[in-house]
Amino acid sequence: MSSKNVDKTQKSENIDIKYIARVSGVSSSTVSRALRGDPAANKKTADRVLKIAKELNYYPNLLAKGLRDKKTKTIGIILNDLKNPLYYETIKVIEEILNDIDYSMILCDSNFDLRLERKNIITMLSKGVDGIIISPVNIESENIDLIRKQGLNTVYIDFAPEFENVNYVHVSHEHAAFIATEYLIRCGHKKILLLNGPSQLSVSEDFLKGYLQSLKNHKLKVIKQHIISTELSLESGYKAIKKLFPSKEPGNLNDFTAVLCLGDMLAIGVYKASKEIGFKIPDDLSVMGYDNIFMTSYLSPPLTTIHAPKIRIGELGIKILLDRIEGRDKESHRIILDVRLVERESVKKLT
Amino acid sequence: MSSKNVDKTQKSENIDIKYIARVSGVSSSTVSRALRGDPAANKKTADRVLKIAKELNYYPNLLAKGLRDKKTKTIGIILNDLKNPLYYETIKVIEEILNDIDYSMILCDSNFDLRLERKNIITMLSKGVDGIIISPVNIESENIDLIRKQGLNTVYIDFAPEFENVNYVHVSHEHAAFIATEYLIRCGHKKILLLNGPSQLSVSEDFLKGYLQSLKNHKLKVIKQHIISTELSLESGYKAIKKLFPSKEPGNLNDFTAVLCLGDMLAIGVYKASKEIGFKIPDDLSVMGYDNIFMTSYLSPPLTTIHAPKIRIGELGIKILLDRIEGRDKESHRIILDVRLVERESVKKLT
DNA sequence: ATTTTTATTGGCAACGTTACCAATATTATA
DNA sequence: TATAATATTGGTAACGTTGCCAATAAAAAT
Repeated sequence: MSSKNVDKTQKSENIDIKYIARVSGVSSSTVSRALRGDPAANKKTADRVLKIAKELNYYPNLLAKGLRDKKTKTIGIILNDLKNPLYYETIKVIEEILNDIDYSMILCDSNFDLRLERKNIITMLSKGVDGIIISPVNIESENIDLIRKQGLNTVYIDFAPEFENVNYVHVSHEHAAFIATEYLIRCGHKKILLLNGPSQLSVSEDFLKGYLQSLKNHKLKVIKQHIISTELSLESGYKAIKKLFPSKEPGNLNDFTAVLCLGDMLAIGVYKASKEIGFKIPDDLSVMGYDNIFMTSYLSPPLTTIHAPKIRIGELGIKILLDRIEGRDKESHRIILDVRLVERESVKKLT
Repeated sequence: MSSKNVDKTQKSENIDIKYIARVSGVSSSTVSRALRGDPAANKKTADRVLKIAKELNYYPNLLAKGLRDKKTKTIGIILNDLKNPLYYETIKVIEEILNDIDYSMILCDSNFDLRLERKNIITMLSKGVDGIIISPVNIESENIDLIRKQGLNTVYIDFAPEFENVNYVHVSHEHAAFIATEYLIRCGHKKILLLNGPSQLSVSEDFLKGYLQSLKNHKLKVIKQHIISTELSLESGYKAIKKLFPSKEPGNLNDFTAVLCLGDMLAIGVYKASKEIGFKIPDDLSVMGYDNIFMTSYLSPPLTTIHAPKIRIGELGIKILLDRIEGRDKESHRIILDVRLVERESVKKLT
């Protein structure tokens, strides 16, 4: 059978190595070698096989290969809230790096829900990913035990548990809250509302610590009513402020002069509520965000926030993961990146 | 061997059906039946097996299952620019719907690049996804031929080719540009700069058509210099405007009074440039966006734009795809959703 | 008690790939 | 020319799963 007029009429026969072997009159082994560029293959034969493979539009079955090699060139990414723009810069670099080296990524969202997170981890395990990057719901959950027990290559981002041989790349939320609060106090704010995340989230605990630390630093009293736990979304930030000020009249603002938000999305919610209520930012209310998602500089007024190096987190995280997967590095990496204040126009200087 | 003290000390033996079979003293077939809840299995045996499986933290190998069934419960998503917030909402709903029914998604970015897109399609094929949702780089590329030839279940979003049995869900970019331009003209603008995408992109062609149609409608002259092709990013929008007005002095604005952007990201770039140059929006320059990404309402001034139903696109797209994958529906679906003007404050009424 | 029916089980093959080994073909050496 | 060395090839098994069929066990009918 010539390689020219290949018989494609046979119905529902997959174009696989065996098929190519039959067409080119060699064995599957030879085809496999040709396809993989194995030097043990005869150059002339290999070229002929390759040509036929191309004519037939052959593409490998990576399920079969994965099953055999226990390696899928697939990475799992498990995040807490896909809707948050915070993650997209990270996802984008990761995707770029992976695409370059012919890996792909399975992306999923655990929505701050331990049950969902567990399900996602098991899916990753079942689909045989070579490793995962995860922003965990909580750093003490049994989901993390599961990951460890199964020996799944993992890099934690956002926040991370501590044990022998962990890998993580994140920033210190405590420090972020601390420098944010310090800045607010330095600007003369003494009564600062903390819009924090749900209390069962590790990130909320850390953030609260930094806030309290700073207050303590300046011997400011902690006011319980000034610490609010809420979901980490724009809507929640909006609702929290609307709830505090149901009336459209300004005036009862004297209770606090600034809001520190765990995440820029909350801050944007505060902007939205303020606009509706009629508060001018920063004159009536100062707002401090966290993350520095790209759009915050285009808000009006531009949001003062704490910058988190999202791209760097993605780059480092995936590098560490790949080094481990490909056996280049077995060391544990614990990386805590710096955070920095981005001073814009949403905080009023009272002094 | 009792099911209680199971021997886990054997090194590097995978916990698979065969292993469970050995531990529970039955055959692989029986274990497989128990696991799948096959009624042909004896209830008592099945329960015992299930218990053992749980104790052993068994999880299925979906590569093996996929190889056998030619079904992976995995969907591919191929987008043109992961960094564009335009896609976030779509990705989020798709993820939610998939997660609910134990599917997962492989996400990748083709960056408006046909070569990358092709690579991504082949990866999807190789990894055995059950179908893809794709925002194609171009609607006449051979990549689309590839998809068709391979019989890959596909739903096109953003824009789509036309052939027998296609599935797509998108909006009419032509119509969007048309109503945007109509609005600008109605507001008294006669010289409108079009910040369009790269000319080889289908979306740019369509958008341009709508713009031209509207000008023609009002017998306005088409000015070549007023049609600019650029990348669809914030940076590009910024650069385009900066290039037009290299000096920081206002004054040579009389050339046009409004900018229509293919995408809100471009519009934000225009905002940025305007701010630097010293143009007041909308007094010195009116800006019209397209997409209505969530942040545009928080810009200053809030951006007047054309709303595209991103969530609906995701919902419908994935529904159509799943119906097709699971054999519930073999019909072709061609859905063009409505677009609507969102009037905010970035366009000045000249009349 | 024997036969027939039904319930439950185990064995086998296949999905597509490749590592390993043995078999053969080719080339180099004596 | 015969032999050794090397290059190239083909066959087989395995990765983990499940559908199919045959084999066995249990239950029902005679």
